[in-house]
Amino acid sequence: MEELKLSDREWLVLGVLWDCGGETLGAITQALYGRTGWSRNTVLTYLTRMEAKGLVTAEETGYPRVYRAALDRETCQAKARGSFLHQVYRGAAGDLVAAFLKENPITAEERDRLRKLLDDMEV
Amino acid sequence: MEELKLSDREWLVLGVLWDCGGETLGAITQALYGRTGWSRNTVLTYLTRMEAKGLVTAEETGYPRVYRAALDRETCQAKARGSFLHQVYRGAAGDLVAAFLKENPITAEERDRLRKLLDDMEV
DNA sequence: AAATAGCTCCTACAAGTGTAGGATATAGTT
DNA sequence: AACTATATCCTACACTTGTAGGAGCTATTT
Repeated sequence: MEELKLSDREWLVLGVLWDCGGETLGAITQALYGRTGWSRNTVLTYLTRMEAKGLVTAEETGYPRVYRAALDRETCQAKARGSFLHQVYRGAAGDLVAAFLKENPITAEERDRLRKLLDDMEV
Repeated sequence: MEELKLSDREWLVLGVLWDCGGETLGAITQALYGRTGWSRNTVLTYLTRMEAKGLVTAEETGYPRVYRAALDRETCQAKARGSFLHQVYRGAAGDLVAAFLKENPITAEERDRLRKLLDDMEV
């Protein structure tokens, strides 16, 4: 477990893997190309390094290899939430939530969902 | 403006500067020492590099120099919120807020404040 | 004026990150 | 079997980050 600090680019790579499930180098490169312009080798370097870190798994059997995210999105989000809350808001979750709410428009359904969440905390 | 990506340690340094206003190397080193154990020179390296990046200002007149945060906390928080929302939640502010609420206990007053916020968005 | 304590400057060096290129292997196609 | 398009491997190299050490500068205290 431990520190799990993802870089910008690692979020991008994982984003593709989460969206497409397991994919091969070519497909991943293509999926990223629009946003990044990375060469195939650059993508491969990320995949390889991320495999070494345990962020990605690569099928050893079969050619070409199929790469997959080793952790699911929610796990990574949870870790990111933890560092963000602590680092940027020193644990003040209320302030954090208020700041996000103030600057981001959310839909009516979401508002209701959040109200319900608040009400459930009441108890 | 631009990317403004702060590292963990940069948040720590800025945190001290935000809390104490302008301080001198010794004071900053001391303030950080408990959490970090950094040597005076390490702190100075951070201050110098951060000055080069425009994160910190150092008084040129006077000895010893007084270091200050070049940006205020809210500015940095806002930037951090932006990247976090986009990078980790792909812009889905509602999900983000819900996730933080679910896992962090907040006080009754804060709940009320948040309800009010939600109500004000209603219009 | 000399000693002292703290500050600044310059330098260093390993690890991590961003971004590939070139060589080689492999599978699919002719 | 040869050719082609990918995939993988190995290597590289500059920049950033983390973490200082040593030498010299400055102000304060004796």
